[in-house]
Amino acid sequence: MPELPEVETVRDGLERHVVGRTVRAVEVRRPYSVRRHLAGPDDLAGRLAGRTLTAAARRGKFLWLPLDHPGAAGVPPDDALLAHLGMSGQLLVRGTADDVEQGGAHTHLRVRLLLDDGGALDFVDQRTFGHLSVVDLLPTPDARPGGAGSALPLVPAPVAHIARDLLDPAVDREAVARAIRRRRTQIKRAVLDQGVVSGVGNIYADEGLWRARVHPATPTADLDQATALRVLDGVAGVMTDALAQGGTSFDALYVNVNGASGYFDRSLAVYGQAGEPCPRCGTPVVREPFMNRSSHFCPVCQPAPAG
DNA sequence: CATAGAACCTGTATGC
DNA sequence: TGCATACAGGTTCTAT
Repeated sequence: MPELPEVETVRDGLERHVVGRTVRAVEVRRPYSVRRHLAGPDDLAGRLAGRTLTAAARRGKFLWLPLDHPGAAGVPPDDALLAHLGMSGQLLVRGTADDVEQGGAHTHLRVRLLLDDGGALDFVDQRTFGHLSVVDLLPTPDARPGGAGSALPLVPAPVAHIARDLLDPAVDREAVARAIRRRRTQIKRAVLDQGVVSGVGNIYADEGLWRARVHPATPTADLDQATALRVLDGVAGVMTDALAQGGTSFDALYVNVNGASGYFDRSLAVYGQAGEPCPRCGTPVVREPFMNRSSHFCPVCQPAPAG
């Protein structure tokens, strides 16, 4: 469910409400939710107990909370609590004893970090596509020439193959546009490929392509540089607008770190708007199957590619 | 290596 | 009411 604006909203909330606090204990209620932590739930709990969360970072839809060094001597590997929200994940901060008590009864509570100040950080996830793990941070070159930087960014090993996202100050949009045009696929598939550019999901792909007036099935080989950049600008623009409003939300499935829903869904032009008039030309929006999901577009503003 | 499709899990909405 | 099917915002693994 959450795409970049939602995950960034959560990251911002964690930065302001959780960073600096220390984990006292961990409850793993659903081992499947920590399946990516190969050493198992007990190891995860052991590596978190007593550690202080020192920052909140993000790339694309992955977010992580770097941990302090317990021993302080020597140079232990940097590590972090890594989270992916999947389709339905939430990270909820419980501040008071009452909040902790009530949150503990939540049907979809999967993992709980009890904090030493009496609060808790809850990982709630209905569909369980999301996951938590504790992983090493490694200096990592960009998977693709999507951005240039003097120093290598420190990212979790499982994030090494994820390209920079469009809100990353170091992203190189011209290079991303060239990478897209090098692919031999359809534009929507390329925009959704997290190894090309990260953070984009089904909603913002459809909305960005509508803004750019490009049909989702357009072959990438047919795009000139200016058109590819227009798509990136469209996607970045809609994500920036969504972020300003705290992310998109359809229902109680998504809430930000404090439990407040976003409301960007009220300004979606085509996503979920099948049959409704295109805000630009009035033509009914079309929905068609795409990779076990749907694509939404205006058949007039976004003409289908020839053939 | 690049690309397309299946698989992973839970829940709601819809139709018969 | 009961049951089957479609669909949901993502990523990884496997096959080609």
